[in-house]
Amino acid sequence: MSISYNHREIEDKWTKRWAEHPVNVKDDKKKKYYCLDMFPYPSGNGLHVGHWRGYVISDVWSRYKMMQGYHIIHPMGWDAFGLPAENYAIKMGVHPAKSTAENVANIKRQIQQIAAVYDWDLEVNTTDPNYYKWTQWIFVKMFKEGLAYEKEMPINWCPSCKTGLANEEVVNGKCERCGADVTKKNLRQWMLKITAYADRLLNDLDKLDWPEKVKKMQTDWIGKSHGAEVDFLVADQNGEKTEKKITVYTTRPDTLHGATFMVLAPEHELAKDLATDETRAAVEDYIYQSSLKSSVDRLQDKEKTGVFTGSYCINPLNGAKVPIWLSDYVLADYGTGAIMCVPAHDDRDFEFAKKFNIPIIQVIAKDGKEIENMTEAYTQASGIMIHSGEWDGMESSVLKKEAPKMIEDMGIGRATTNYKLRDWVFSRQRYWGEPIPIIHCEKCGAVPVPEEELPVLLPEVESYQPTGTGESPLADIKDWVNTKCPCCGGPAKRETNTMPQWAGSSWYFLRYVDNKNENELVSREKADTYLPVDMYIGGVEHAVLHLLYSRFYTKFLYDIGVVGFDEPFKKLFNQGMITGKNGIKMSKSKGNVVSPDDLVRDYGCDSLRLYELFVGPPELDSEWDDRGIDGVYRFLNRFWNLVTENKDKNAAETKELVKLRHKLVHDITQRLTSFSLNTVISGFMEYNNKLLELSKKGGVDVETLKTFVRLLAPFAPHISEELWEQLNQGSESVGSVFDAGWPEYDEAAMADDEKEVAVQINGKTRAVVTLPVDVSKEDAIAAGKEAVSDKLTGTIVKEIYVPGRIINIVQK
RNA sequence: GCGGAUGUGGCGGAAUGGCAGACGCAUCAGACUCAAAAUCUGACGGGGGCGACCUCGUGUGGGUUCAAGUCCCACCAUCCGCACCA
Repeated sequence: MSISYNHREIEDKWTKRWAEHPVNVKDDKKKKYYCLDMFPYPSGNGLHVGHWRGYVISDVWSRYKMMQGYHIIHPMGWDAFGLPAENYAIKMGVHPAKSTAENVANIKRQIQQIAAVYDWDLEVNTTDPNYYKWTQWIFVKMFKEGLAYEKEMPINWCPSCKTGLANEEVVNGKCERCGADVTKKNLRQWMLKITAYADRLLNDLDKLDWPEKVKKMQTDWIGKSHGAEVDFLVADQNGEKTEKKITVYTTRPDTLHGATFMVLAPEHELAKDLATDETRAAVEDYIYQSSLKSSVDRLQDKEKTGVFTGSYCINPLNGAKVPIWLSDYVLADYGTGAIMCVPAHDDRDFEFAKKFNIPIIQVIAKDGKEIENMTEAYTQASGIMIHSGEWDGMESSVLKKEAPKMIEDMGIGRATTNYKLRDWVFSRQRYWGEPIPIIHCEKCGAVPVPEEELPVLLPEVESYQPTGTGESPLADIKDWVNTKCPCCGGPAKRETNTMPQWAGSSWYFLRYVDNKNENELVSREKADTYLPVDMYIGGVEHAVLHLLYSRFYTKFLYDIGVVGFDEPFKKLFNQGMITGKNGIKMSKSKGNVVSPDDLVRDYGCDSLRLYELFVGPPELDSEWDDRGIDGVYRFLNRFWNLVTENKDKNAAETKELVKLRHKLVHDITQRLTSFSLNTVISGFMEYNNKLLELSKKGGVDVETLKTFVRLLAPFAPHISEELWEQLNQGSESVGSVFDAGWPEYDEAAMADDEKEVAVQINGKTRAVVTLPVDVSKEDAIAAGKEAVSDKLTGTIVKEIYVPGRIINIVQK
């Protein structure tokens, strides 16, 4: 046998045929299935084989659903605003719109090589004014609902990108995009009040069929905790209570009696006031030094620093006099920016107390005892309370839950919940993004651009260069900036900040299904018909950013009645990354990028699709090895030969073939529906090898071949269509294999008459016997003993028979 | 530090608690060929034996079980996420 499969000819033929007769046609009688890819950023580097994987997985799944009789929504578009295009524009002196358009054209060509069933009529591009009109519209709606607000505050600032960043965009104190150390900068910012949705974003995770890992990451990011705020009054020089109050937040109110000091963040509003004449110089110096530290420094300086303010406050529970310190290990923007410190039961407080010689009072007995010479904090909330006044004798875990209520009843504080989630810093001081549709008027304040005047077009500009001053390049375009107030008609200025990259990608899945609608973001009817997304496929790198923002947007749009669902993505699948040798991420600078273009030319689209899946489990990272593609290419050749040699033979449909056929359908369907796509491919190879054996013996019947072709179709669509056509030569109208339905299997038809059963002695296999499936336990064991009779030398103590699998004879 | 994932031949990987290494890559041998490529056939974890066979073996150490890659406990390594959130 030799190579007779001509992938180029076949793939060209079917590319043309499908262009003329699309296989996924809209049909209102069918149920919809929305299978979505995370849309790409059209980078100038083009696609590598790693990008292919997610698209192949989603296409296989779409085609499978299509064969099951669904009408598939399977769109593709471009997330095209953002820094790389802008940086490229700055470097090359071309308008980012131009380079973006070129990149889109190139990536679209590459994506079309995958031969996925994308419906290109649904295409969207976030930089298209007809698209970002609605990105702006959502912002206006949020503004009107009080969810978008302005605030002057110290924000994360990337000195390299020269723009502010959201918390989510700071990774280990570095810029998510460029890796530069993030600093703080005081800037007027637009914020989105995502915290108003914290509880819903947390609770609704339960509804989602998502990887646990992603749910966990979002849960941790939202970071809800229960505890209490406790009010401490500042003491005067005589140790008497004053009116001045400092509120702390704690999740361990049970340890309140053990609070031996208090720490305020250096940025706390009372920090300076608490200094005395003796401490003022040191306190002010500490506050100043802290303000200079970048967030990286603050993270890396694990050694505790601090300064005593000279002031004390009174523990409201036991009247103890508690010294007040400042330290940068307390965060200004979480809780109240002040904490009570219980060194006996908190690692950080312990470390601080040791360093500054502050007393340590144990209030929870560990193993029923008070610890002598504590060397580390006892942080578990389990044990009996000691040194705790009337709380003595209570169980700490119980008290921890009840204390907030008790504190509230005593009038010294209140039960509270807190979140790590912060509001979303939404403005960027860059050019290539959606202008924020706000007009600033001296008289009327911030006024949204009237909805009928949207979109606010991104103006042409001389220089895209970020200014670095905290102003966007748009600020230089005076005749754009100066405008009239929509409210009073007086002179006013446009907002010159733009939106972050995430703005356009937070709702694009809605626009696909109604991408030409000029009057609405999406018609309610279409949204109700086609959404939410049934299956969302993409990389895990968006676990918090994009996926959290999209959920927030969807919930907002649900609240204002635009859509009728409050979670956008029912099911999520994260494909693993394809890396170069030794697990190194493919990148231009590493020189290990494998382009799909050559592989498609040499092996064909179908082979590359199969190999993308065969390379490893889809949810795990896999190392790319070019040589491996030969294996799937050989398989397709052998399958081609199997079908073409048998299609006209009219071989009889033997019992063996029927059984094999049903098993094939069963195995492939099982593996496919459990997303074990690599073993689907090995299953195809295995069954192909078996059929080739049978082909040599007496031939393979056409029904079996047709069944195999249908199963293979979602994976290798071109060769399957071609063989389907050949197998149906002579029938009235052949039709596409994708209209042929997904094959079904019959358990009864798969059943074997007899099975090979391993015979073990003390758990070690010594023989194999073939037994009828309905053999009795006694007969099975008898047959087993017979097969190993020469090795049965001891006393038999136990006999195990697992039907169809194993006989184990235990002897002493 | 906390949390999660992973660990199986030369390599990628497969195994509802039931014959470890399916399927493929690479390698070796054979067939075909003047030859090479392609294709086809076969071998392919380690050690031992002429031999049918024996024995060890799924990161390490224990445990549960008739039976463990799989379940439990304690470690080790690698990768990922979070990281002073009180």
